[in-house]
Amino acid sequence: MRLALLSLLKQKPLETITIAELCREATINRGTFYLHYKEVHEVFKEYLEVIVEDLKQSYEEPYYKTNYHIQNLEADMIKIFHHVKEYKDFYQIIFDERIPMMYYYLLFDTIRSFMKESIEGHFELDQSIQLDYLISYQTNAILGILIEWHRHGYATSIQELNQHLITILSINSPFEKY
Amino acid sequence: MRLALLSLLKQKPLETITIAELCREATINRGTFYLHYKEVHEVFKEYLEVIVEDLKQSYEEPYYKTNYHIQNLEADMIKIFHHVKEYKDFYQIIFDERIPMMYYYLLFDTIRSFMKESIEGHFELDQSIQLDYLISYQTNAILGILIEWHRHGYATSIQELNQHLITILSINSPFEKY
DNA sequence: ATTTTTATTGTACACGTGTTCAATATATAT
DNA sequence: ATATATATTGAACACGTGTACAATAAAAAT
Repeated sequence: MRLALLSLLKQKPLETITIAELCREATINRGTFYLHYKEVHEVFKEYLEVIVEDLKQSYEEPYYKTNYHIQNLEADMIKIFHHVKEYKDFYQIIFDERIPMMYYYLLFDTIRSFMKESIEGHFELDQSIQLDYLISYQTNAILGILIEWHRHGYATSIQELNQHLITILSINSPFEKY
Repeated sequence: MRLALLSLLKQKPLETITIAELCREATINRGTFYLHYKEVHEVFKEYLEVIVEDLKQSYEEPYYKTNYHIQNLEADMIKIFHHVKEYKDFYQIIFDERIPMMYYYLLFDTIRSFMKESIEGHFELDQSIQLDYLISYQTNAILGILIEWHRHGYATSIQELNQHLITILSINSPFEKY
């Protein structure tokens, strides 16, 4: 099933792949599909789990390397842009205009939970609601860079992006305060 | 047409409204629909233009009030959260998991163009590509607050949100540098 | 008023959707 | 090996999609 989807994704965008088509490709009965999934997106979501797993590792790497002192971040510690470039084909799908928000939220929640851990574990929290907003602010800001990268057709080099992120974070760090 | 859509939106979510249904509601032929639109989203998008227009005014208000010196921002100058709450029903649709990214990007681009104007017009730019990333970072950060608000069911008060935004921006201002 | 242009309608078609149900196949247990 | 449970299949159904085309209606031009 997942193999059939990958095969079709090489030919046409996700949003144009129908359930009937997918079943023909996988030579299974359409009724059988409905016993396992409700829509094509659920198959894609399964595949995405692998990628999100890799994202987690890429994202937390600088936290390990700086021992959760993100102020000491160096450009070559950032691995998240490597990760996105490696799975570029998938991020192109996720950031596509026609694709439902669910995938974006999947990314958001993944990065957000890291952000939360790294802040809550190493800084004392004053008001937790306020923190929720701060974390979402910071999380989505990072995703803003990915959106911009996407719009530049992933042409900007990873080194440059790392440098931008460092610059932005240094101008603009909520961590100093805590 | 737009009226028919609004009427149906009171009964069921946007993603479940079919073209056939919309045409029945508006008592026009389905073929006629295809002469003007390609999908239900295009009708909704038309309606959104009104809201985006209001968003623009809400967003730029603090810039006028502080005469583009955003450092002097005061809580009661922020009107964007008033705006979102006023059109809460629509933002609930836009931030829905099943809805395509296109609406999110519409918001993103609207806010982004303001961010760009306000920065480019009042600060000297060094590298324009770097600036692109900074602007998208900042823009999406704001949208991160709206996502968080959405997830709290728009329960957080506007006053509190204004205060959060000020706090975040004061910790975290890219404008000081310029 | 009558022609010309443009918009809308009804009908049809091949395909997809989501569901149901009996029939068949496959796996698991005894 | 045989019975029992579980999975898959094929066929059918009412509905939606996108497209095509001739027929009719409405608007604009002469």
